[in-house]
Amino acid sequence: MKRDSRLSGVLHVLLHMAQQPGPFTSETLAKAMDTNPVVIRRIMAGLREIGYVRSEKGHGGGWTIACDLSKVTLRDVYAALGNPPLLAMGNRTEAPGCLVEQAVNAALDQAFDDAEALLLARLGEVTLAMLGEDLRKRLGSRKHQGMKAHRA
Amino acid sequence: MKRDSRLSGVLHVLLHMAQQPGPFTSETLAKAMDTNPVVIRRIMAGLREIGYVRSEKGHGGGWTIACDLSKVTLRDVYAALGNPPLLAMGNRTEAPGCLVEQAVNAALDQAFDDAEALLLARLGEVTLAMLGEDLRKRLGSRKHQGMKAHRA
DNA sequence: TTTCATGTAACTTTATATGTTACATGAAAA
DNA sequence: TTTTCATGTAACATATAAAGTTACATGAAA
Repeated sequence: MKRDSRLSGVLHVLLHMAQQPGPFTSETLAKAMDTNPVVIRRIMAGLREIGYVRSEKGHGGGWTIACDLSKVTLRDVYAALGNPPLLAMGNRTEAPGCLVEQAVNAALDQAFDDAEALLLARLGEVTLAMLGEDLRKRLGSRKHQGMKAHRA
Repeated sequence: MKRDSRLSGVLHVLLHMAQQPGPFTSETLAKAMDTNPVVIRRIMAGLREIGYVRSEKGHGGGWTIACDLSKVTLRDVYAALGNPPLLAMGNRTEAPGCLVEQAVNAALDQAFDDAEALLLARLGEVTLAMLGEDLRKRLGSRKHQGMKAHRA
Protein backbone atom coordinates (compact mmCIF):
# COMPACT_ATOMS: atom_id res chain seq x y z
CA MET A 1 0.00 0.00 0.00
CA LYS A 2 1.18 3.46 -0.71
CA ARG A 3 1.50 5.62 2.38
CA ASP A 4 -1.35 8.10 2.85
CA SER A 5 0.00 11.65 3.13
CA ARG A 6 -3.24 13.58 2.92
CA LEU A 7 -3.22 14.67 6.54
CA SER A 8 0.34 15.83 6.20
CA GLY A 9 -0.60 17.61 3.00
CA VAL A 10 -3.71 19.37 4.18
CA LEU A 11 -1.97 20.56 7.34
CA HIS A 12 0.79 21.96 5.22
CA VAL A 13 -1.80 23.87 3.20
CA LEU A 14 -3.61 25.21 6.24
CA LEU A 15 -0.41 26.34 7.90
CA HIS A 16 0.67 28.11 4.75
CA MET A 17 -2.65 29.87 4.56
CA ALA A 18 -2.48 30.88 8.20
CA GLN A 19 0.73 32.81 7.51
CA GLN A 20 -0.96 35.53 5.47
CA PRO A 21 -4.44 36.69 4.52
CA GLY A 22 -6.05 34.88 1.62
CA PRO A 23 -7.64 33.94 -0.51
CA PHE A 24 -5.31 31.42 -2.12
CA THR A 25 -6.01 29.69 -5.40
CA SER A 26 -5.61 25.94 -5.71
CA GLU A 27 -2.92 26.61 -8.25
CA THR A 28 -0.87 28.77 -5.89
CA LEU A 29 -1.15 26.21 -3.14
CA ALA A 30 -0.37 23.39 -5.54
CA LYS A 31 2.84 25.09 -6.60
CA ALA A 32 3.84 25.61 -2.99
CA MET A 33 3.18 21.94 -2.32
CA ASP A 34 4.71 20.75 -5.57
CA THR A 35 1.58 18.95 -6.62
CA ASN A 36 -1.54 19.36 -8.72
CA PRO A 37 -4.42 21.85 -8.12
CA VAL A 38 -6.96 19.06 -8.27
CA VAL A 39 -5.19 17.29 -5.45
CA ILE A 40 -5.53 20.45 -3.38
CA ARG A 41 -9.23 20.72 -4.10
CA ARG A 42 -9.63 17.07 -3.26
CA ILE A 43 -8.04 17.19 0.16
CA MET A 44 -9.76 20.50 0.94
CA ALA A 45 -13.25 19.32 0.02
CA GLY A 46 -13.93 17.70 3.39
CA LEU A 47 -12.72 20.73 5.30
CA ARG A 48 -14.97 22.97 3.26
CA GLU A 49 -18.00 20.81 4.02
CA ILE A 50 -17.35 21.04 7.74
CA GLY A 51 -16.72 24.75 7.45
CA TYR A 52 -13.04 24.93 8.39
CA VAL A 53 -12.33 26.66 5.06
CA ARG A 54 -14.34 28.45 2.43
CA SER A 55 -13.87 28.58 -1.33
CA GLU A 56 -14.95 31.18 -3.88
CA LYS A 57 -15.09 30.92 -7.62
CA GLY A 58 -14.09 33.50 -10.22
CA HIS A 59 -11.79 36.47 -10.09
CA GLY A 60 -10.27 37.03 -6.69
CA GLY A 61 -11.57 33.65 -5.65
CA GLY A 62 -9.76 30.84 -3.90
CA TRP A 63 -9.50 29.33 -0.46
CA THR A 64 -9.86 31.08 2.90
CA ILE A 65 -9.60 29.84 6.44
CA ALA A 66 -12.99 30.03 8.13
CA CYS A 67 -12.39 28.65 11.59
CA ASP A 68 -10.74 29.46 14.90
CA LEU A 69 -7.33 27.84 14.63
CA SER A 70 -7.16 27.44 18.38
CA LYS A 71 -10.33 25.36 18.32
CA VAL A 72 -9.47 22.88 15.57
CA THR A 73 -7.18 19.96 16.36
CA LEU A 74 -5.22 17.72 14.05
CA ARG A 75 -7.73 15.04 14.91
CA ASP A 76 -10.54 17.27 13.64
CA VAL A 77 -8.68 17.74 10.40
CA TYR A 78 -8.14 14.00 10.17
CA ALA A 79 -11.87 13.47 10.67
CA ALA A 80 -12.59 16.04 7.96
CA LEU A 81 -10.59 13.86 5.59
CA GLY A 82 -13.05 11.08 6.27
CA ASN A 83 -11.15 9.11 8.90
CA PRO A 84 -8.93 7.16 6.54
CA PRO A 85 -7.23 4.00 7.90
CA LEU A 86 -4.50 4.69 10.44
CA LEU A 87 -2.82 1.31 10.54
CA ALA A 88 -1.10 -0.38 7.66
CA MET A 89 -1.81 -3.81 9.12
CA GLY A 90 -5.06 -5.56 9.74
CA ASN A 91 -6.69 -8.92 10.16
CA ARG A 92 -6.99 -11.37 7.32
CA THR A 93 -10.70 -11.81 7.95
CA GLU A 94 -12.88 -9.61 10.06
CA ALA A 95 -15.54 -11.98 11.40
CA PRO A 96 -14.02 -15.42 10.96
CA GLY A 97 -15.75 -18.68 11.81
CA CYS A 98 -12.37 -20.25 12.50
CA LEU A 99 -11.59 -20.18 16.22
CA VAL A 100 -7.89 -19.96 15.52
CA GLU A 101 -8.43 -16.84 13.53
CA GLN A 102 -10.71 -15.47 16.22
CA ALA A 103 -7.98 -15.91 18.80
CA VAL A 104 -5.44 -14.21 16.54
CA ASN A 105 -7.81 -11.37 15.77
CA ALA A 106 -8.61 -10.81 19.43
CA ALA A 107 -4.94 -10.48 20.31
CA LEU A 108 -4.10 -8.23 17.40
CA ASP A 109 -7.21 -6.09 17.73
CA GLN A 110 -6.31 -5.27 21.29
CA ALA A 111 -2.92 -3.99 20.22
CA PHE A 112 -4.29 -2.28 17.12
CA ASP A 113 -7.11 -0.56 18.98
CA ASP A 114 -4.79 0.71 21.68
CA ALA A 115 -2.41 2.14 19.13
CA GLU A 116 -5.18 3.80 17.15
CA ALA A 117 -6.68 5.30 20.27
CA LEU A 118 -3.35 6.72 21.34
CA LEU A 119 -2.69 8.17 17.93
CA LEU A 120 -6.08 9.86 17.82
CA ALA A 121 -5.61 11.16 21.34
CA ARG A 122 -2.24 12.66 20.44
CA LEU A 123 -3.68 14.29 17.34
CA GLY A 124 -6.49 15.64 19.48
CA GLU A 125 -4.00 17.38 21.75
CA VAL A 126 -2.56 19.60 19.04
CA THR A 127 -4.48 22.56 17.63
CA LEU A 128 -3.73 24.32 14.38
CA ALA A 129 -2.85 27.38 16.44
CA MET A 130 -0.18 25.39 18.28
CA LEU A 131 1.23 24.26 14.98
CA GLY A 132 1.34 27.87 13.86
CA GLU A 133 3.09 28.86 17.05
CA ASP A 134 5.72 26.19 16.52
CA LEU A 135 6.21 27.41 12.99
CA ARG A 136 6.70 30.97 14.16
CA LYS A 137 9.46 29.74 16.47
CA ARG A 138 11.14 27.96 13.60
CA LEU A 139 10.87 31.05 11.43
CA GLY A 140 12.42 33.08 14.22
CA SER A 141 15.42 30.84 14.68
CA ARG A 142 15.90 30.45 10.94
CA LYS A 143 18.03 33.55 10.54
CA HIS A 144 20.45 32.20 13.11
CA GLN A 145 21.20 29.07 11.15
CA GLY A 146 21.93 30.05 7.60
CA MET A 147 18.74 31.55 6.18
CA LYS A 148 17.82 28.43 4.30
CA ALA A 149 15.27 29.55 1.74
CA HIS A 150 11.65 28.81 2.41
CA ARG A 151 11.14 26.47 -0.49
CA ALA A 152 7.38 26.82 -0.69
CA MET B 1 -2.37 0.77 -0.19
CA LYS B 2 -3.82 -2.59 0.48
CA ARG B 3 -3.95 -3.58 4.12
CA ASP B 4 -1.08 -5.85 5.15
CA SER B 5 -2.37 -9.07 6.72
CA ARG B 6 0.85 -11.03 6.85
CA LEU B 7 1.20 -10.89 10.61
CA SER B 8 -2.37 -12.01 11.02
CA GLY B 9 -1.75 -14.75 8.48
CA VAL B 10 1.47 -16.09 9.88
CA LEU B 11 0.08 -16.14 13.41
CA HIS B 12 -2.86 -18.11 12.14
CA VAL B 13 -0.49 -20.63 10.62
CA LEU B 14 1.63 -20.94 13.74
CA LEU B 15 -1.39 -21.40 15.96
CA HIS B 16 -2.75 -24.09 13.70
CA MET B 17 0.57 -25.88 13.78
CA ALA B 18 0.75 -25.64 17.54
CA GLN B 19 -2.49 -27.61 17.85
CA GLN B 20 -0.99 -30.88 16.65
CA PRO B 21 2.40 -32.38 15.81
CA GLY B 22 3.67 -31.66 12.33
CA PRO B 23 5.03 -31.49 9.87
CA PHE B 24 2.53 -29.58 7.74
CA THR B 25 2.89 -29.05 4.05
CA SER B 26 2.43 -25.59 2.57
CA GLU B 27 -0.50 -26.98 0.66
CA THR B 28 -2.29 -28.21 3.78
CA LEU B 29 -1.74 -24.91 5.50
CA ALA B 30 -2.80 -22.99 2.41
CA LYS B 31 -6.08 -24.89 2.27
CA ALA B 32 -6.73 -24.19 5.93
CA MET B 33 -6.04 -20.53 5.31
CA ASP B 34 -7.91 -20.42 2.02
CA THR B 35 -4.90 -19.13 0.16
CA ASN B 36 -2.00 -20.27 -1.98
CA PRO B 37 0.94 -22.49 -0.91
CA VAL B 38 3.42 -19.94 -2.22
CA VAL B 39 1.93 -17.31 0.03
CA ILE B 40 2.51 -19.62 2.98
CA ARG B 41 6.13 -20.21 2.00
CA ARG B 42 6.59 -16.51 1.55
CA ILE B 43 5.36 -15.46 4.98
CA MET B 44 7.18 -18.37 6.61
CA ALA B 45 10.54 -17.63 5.02
CA GLY B 46 11.52 -15.02 7.59
CA LEU B 47 10.55 -17.24 10.48
CA ARG B 48 12.62 -20.06 9.08
CA GLU B 49 15.69 -17.85 8.80
CA ILE B 50 15.44 -16.85 12.44
CA GLY B 51 14.80 -20.44 13.42
CA TYR B 52 11.25 -20.21 14.73
CA VAL B 53 10.22 -22.92 12.26
CA ARG B 54 11.96 -25.53 10.17
CA SER B 55 11.12 -26.85 6.73
CA GLU B 56 11.96 -30.17 5.08
CA LYS B 57 11.72 -31.16 1.45
CA GLY B 58 10.48 -34.41 -0.05
CA HIS B 59 8.23 -37.14 1.28
CA GLY B 60 7.07 -36.50 4.82
CA GLY B 61 8.43 -32.99 4.57
CA GLY B 62 6.79 -29.73 5.45
CA TRP B 63 6.85 -27.16 8.22
CA THR B 64 7.56 -27.75 11.88
CA ILE B 65 7.65 -25.41 14.84
CA ALA B 66 11.19 -25.12 16.17
CA CYS B 67 10.93 -22.66 19.03
CA ASP B 68 9.65 -22.33 22.56
CA LEU B 69 6.21 -20.78 22.11
CA SER B 70 6.40 -19.17 25.52
CA LYS B 71 9.54 -17.30 24.48
CA VAL B 72 8.39 -15.85 21.17
CA THR B 73 6.17 -12.77 21.18
CA LEU B 74 3.97 -11.35 18.46
CA ARG B 75 6.55 -8.62 18.16
CA ASP B 76 9.22 -11.20 17.43
CA VAL B 77 7.04 -12.65 14.70
CA TYR B 78 6.46 -9.18 13.32
CA ALA B 79 10.20 -8.61 13.26
CA ALA B 80 10.67 -11.94 11.47
CA LEU B 81 8.42 -10.60 8.73
CA GLY B 82 10.92 -7.81 8.22
CA ASN B 83 9.28 -5.05 10.25
CA PRO B 84 6.81 -3.91 7.61
CA PRO B 85 5.23 -0.44 8.02
CA LEU B 86 2.78 -0.20 10.89
CA LEU B 87 1.07 3.06 10.04
CA ALA B 88 -0.96 3.77 6.95
CA MET B 89 -0.20 7.47 7.16
CA GLY B 90 3.04 9.32 6.84
CA ASN B 91 4.64 12.60 5.97
CA ARG B 92 4.61 13.97 2.48
CA THR B 93 8.35 14.57 2.56
CA GLU B 94 10.78 13.16 5.05
CA ALA B 95 13.47 15.82 5.27
CA PRO B 96 11.84 18.95 3.89
CA GLY B 97 13.55 22.29 3.46
CA CYS B 98 10.22 24.03 3.92
CA LEU B 99 9.81 25.18 7.51
CA VAL B 100 6.06 24.78 7.30
CA GLU B 101 6.48 21.18 6.41
CA GLN B 102 9.06 20.76 9.14
CA ALA B 103 6.57 22.02 11.69
CA VAL B 104 3.88 19.71 10.39
CA ASN B 105 6.24 16.74 10.35
CA ALA B 106 7.38 17.41 13.89
CA ALA B 107 3.83 17.40 15.20
CA LEU B 108 2.77 14.35 13.27
CA ASP B 109 5.94 12.39 13.96
CA GLN B 110 5.43 12.75 17.66
CA ALA B 111 1.96 11.24 17.40
CA PHE B 112 3.07 8.60 14.92
CA ASP B 113 6.09 7.55 16.95
CA ASP B 114 4.08 7.24 20.13
CA ALA B 115 1.47 5.09 18.44
CA GLU B 116 4.07 2.84 16.85
CA ALA B 117 5.90 2.41 20.11
CA LEU B 118 2.71 1.46 21.92
CA LEU B 119 1.73 -1.00 19.24
CA LEU B 120 5.12 -2.70 19.35
CA ALA B 121 5.02 -2.77 23.14
CA ARG B 122 1.59 -4.42 23.10
CA LEU B 123 2.75 -7.00 20.58
CA GLY B 124 5.75 -7.65 22.77
CA GLU B 125 3.51 -8.50 25.71
CA VAL B 126 1.83 -11.44 24.03
CA THR B 127 3.62 -14.75 23.48
CA LEU B 128 2.55 -17.46 21.08
CA ALA B 129 1.91 -19.65 24.11
CA MET B 130 -0.57 -17.10 25.44
CA LEU B 131 -2.31 -17.09 22.10
CA GLY B 132 -2.53 -20.87 22.23
CA GLU B 133 -3.94 -20.72 25.72
CA ASP B 134 -6.62 -18.30 24.61
CA LEU B 135 -7.45 -20.60 21.72
CA ARG B 136 -7.80 -23.56 24.05
CA LYS B 137 -10.33 -21.59 26.08
CA ARG B 138 -12.29 -20.81 22.95
CA LEU B 139 -12.22 -24.45 21.89
CA GLY B 140 -13.48 -25.42 25.31
CA SER B 141 -16.44 -23.10 25.29
CA ARG B 142 -17.29 -23.91 21.69
CA LYS B 143 -19.43 -26.91 22.53
CA HIS B 144 -21.58 -24.70 24.71
CA GLN B 145 -22.49 -22.35 21.92
CA GLY B 146 -23.59 -24.40 18.96
CA MET B 147 -20.54 -26.29 17.76
CA LYS B 148 -19.87 -23.90 14.97
CA ALA B 149 -17.64 -25.80 12.56
CA HIS B 150 -13.96 -25.08 12.60
CA ARG B 151 -13.72 -23.71 9.11
CA ALA B 152 -10.02 -24.30 8.73
C1' DT C 1 13.59 -43.15 -11.10
C1' DT C 2 9.46 -41.49 -9.63
C1' DT C 3 6.99 -38.76 -6.39
C1' DC C 4 6.67 -35.26 -3.16
C1' DA C 5 7.71 -30.92 -1.03
C1' DT C 6 10.18 -26.69 -0.55
C1' DG C 7 12.58 -22.29 -2.77
C1' DT C 8 12.12 -18.77 -5.71
C1' DA C 9 11.59 -15.90 -9.74
C1' DA C 10 8.30 -13.84 -12.66
C1' DC C 11 3.95 -12.47 -13.66
C1' DT C 12 -0.98 -11.18 -12.66
C1' DT C 13 -4.48 -9.23 -9.85
C1' DT C 14 -6.30 -6.07 -6.56
C1' DA C 15 -6.49 -2.02 -3.65
C1' DT C 16 -5.42 2.59 -2.83
C1' DA C 17 -3.13 7.02 -3.06
C1' DT C 18 -1.61 10.34 -6.17
C1' DG C 19 -1.32 12.75 -10.60
C1' DT C 20 -3.60 14.50 -14.88
C1' DT C 21 -7.03 15.88 -18.31
C1' DA C 22 -11.34 17.63 -19.56
C1' DC C 23 -15.20 20.11 -18.92
C1' DA C 24 -19.22 22.14 -16.38
C1' DT C 25 -20.44 25.90 -13.14
C1' DG C 26 -20.42 30.32 -11.50
C1' DA C 27 -18.37 34.92 -10.39
C1' DA C 28 -15.80 39.08 -11.48
C1' DA C 29 -13.75 41.99 -14.95
C1' DA C 30 -13.43 43.99 -19.52
C1' DT D 1 -22.46 40.51 -23.16
C1' DT D 2 -18.31 38.28 -23.48
C1' DT D 3 -14.08 37.00 -21.62
C1' DT D 4 -11.31 35.44 -17.98
C1' DC D 5 -10.61 33.20 -13.80
C1' DA D 6 -11.37 29.85 -10.27
C1' DT D 7 -13.69 26.00 -8.20
C1' DG D 8 -16.17 21.16 -8.58
C1' DT D 9 -15.94 16.84 -10.28
C1' DA D 10 -15.80 12.88 -13.21
C1' DA D 11 -12.82 10.05 -15.72
C1' DC D 12 -8.63 8.31 -16.66
C1' DA D 13 -3.60 7.38 -15.82
C1' DT D 14 0.29 6.24 -12.83
C1' DA D 15 2.67 4.39 -8.73
C1' DT D 16 3.20 1.33 -5.01
C1' DA D 17 2.57 -2.68 -2.40
C1' DA D 18 0.12 -6.89 -0.92
C1' DA D 19 -1.79 -11.12 -2.41
C1' DG D 20 -2.50 -14.68 -5.76
C1' DT D 21 -0.68 -17.68 -9.55
C1' DT D 22 2.39 -20.19 -12.68
C1' DA D 23 6.53 -22.38 -13.73
C1' DC D 24 10.46 -24.61 -12.72
C1' DA D 25 14.75 -25.80 -10.08
C1' DT D 26 16.38 -28.32 -5.95
C1' DG D 27 16.59 -31.98 -2.93
C1' DA D 28 14.75 -35.92 -0.15
C1' DA D 29 12.15 -40.15 0.51
C1' DA D 30 9.74 -44.06 -1.49
